[in-house]
Amino acid sequence: MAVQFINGPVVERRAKTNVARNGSRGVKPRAKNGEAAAKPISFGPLAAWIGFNLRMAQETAFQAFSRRSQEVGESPGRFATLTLIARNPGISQTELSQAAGRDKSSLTPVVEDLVRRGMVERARTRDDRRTYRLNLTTAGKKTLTQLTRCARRHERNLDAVIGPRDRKRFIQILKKIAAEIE
Amino acid sequence: MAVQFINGPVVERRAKTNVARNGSRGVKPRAKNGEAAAKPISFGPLAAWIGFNLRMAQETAFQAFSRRSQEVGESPGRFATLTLIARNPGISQTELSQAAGRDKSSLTPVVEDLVRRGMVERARTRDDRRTYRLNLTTAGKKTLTQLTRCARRHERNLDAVIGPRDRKRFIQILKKIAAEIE
DNA sequence: CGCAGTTAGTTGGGCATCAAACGATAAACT
DNA sequence: AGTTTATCGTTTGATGCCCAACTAACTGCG
Repeated sequence: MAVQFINGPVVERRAKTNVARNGSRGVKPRAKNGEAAAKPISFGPLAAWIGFNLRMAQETAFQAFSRRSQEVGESPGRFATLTLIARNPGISQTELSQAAGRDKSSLTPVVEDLVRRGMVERARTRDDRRTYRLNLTTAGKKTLTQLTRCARRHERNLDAVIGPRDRKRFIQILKKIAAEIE
Repeated sequence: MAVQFINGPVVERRAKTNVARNGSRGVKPRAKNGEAAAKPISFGPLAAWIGFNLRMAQETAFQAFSRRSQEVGESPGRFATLTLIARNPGISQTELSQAAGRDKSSLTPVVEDLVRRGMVERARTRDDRRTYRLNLTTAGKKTLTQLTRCARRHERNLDAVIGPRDRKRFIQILKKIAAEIE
């Protein structure tokens, strides 16, 4: 069965992107060693496209949160899971996967791991023996509290970048995108 | 070597999220078949967090673009790659990876595949025999044109959701997040 | 010159994710 | 009741991504 550390330490990450300024097609300033020659890369239409910027921003933010949640010894994926279980006691795995925007099969190892580590309790339902009901244990609640603290710090960080004026509208747009595309 | 279609058809996807209204802990409305009982799931603090909404929006948008680029028989990952090569002829793989925000090792199979399919030309440099210079072939340019059309349709779609008034500010914020977090 | 340190690209290992297929169970329809 | 269809969670196979380690090649400093 090889229980191995599913979703183990997400470890570092960076991908600085190194966004250059201009749009020259200069190609190859040939940075000699140690010179940090700031290669001017043209992003062309990419720079103006929402999809591309959305991806870059999401990944940066995700990695930042990864680092934070590591401080608590959890991976970011656990966080949404624990929160949703906490807020919806007895939720099934399928409901959980829909809420989290993941495929249900992705959740199998996650839940398995959380159960194994005593964060989540999984019980079969009386009236439908296919589904599980998920609930947090005391340990799970404690971990969630810690993770929530991390998340708050992370959010403060993002808030600072966005600015309080635009924050509400920004989230509203994100929700609209998630809900209305296609 | 198993050349298989690297980054092949991304195929379907959905993850509707099915955002429900309230926050009851009612547990198990027990939707009978065909009833589509709209289980009310509480997102708790998640609903207000930027990170979570960013992830959901990005994934929705990405999947939508996946579907579109499939119409042209390409995967979304190819698109940024082709665009960046087109705008920066002779770019190296490492520069490319930094611009695209990916690890350079992620680009190895991508470039390999694009070369194999005659989209990209890879030539060793005279003065540094480690690096490659990448350039689009005629076929590559043609494919890029098609992909760009897809992307424009996709962007129009996103624009419609965001609204012209907020678009500029929205992108600005995304860029700031990508650049300034941590 | 010659070796230490750095850089370009590849390889291998691991994780997260999705899709399709599957077994068990439940509901719907006749 | 019996058959068909839908649903829950798991399994399997594939992809994309990261990181660390590796090889080849280049640079710099003595």
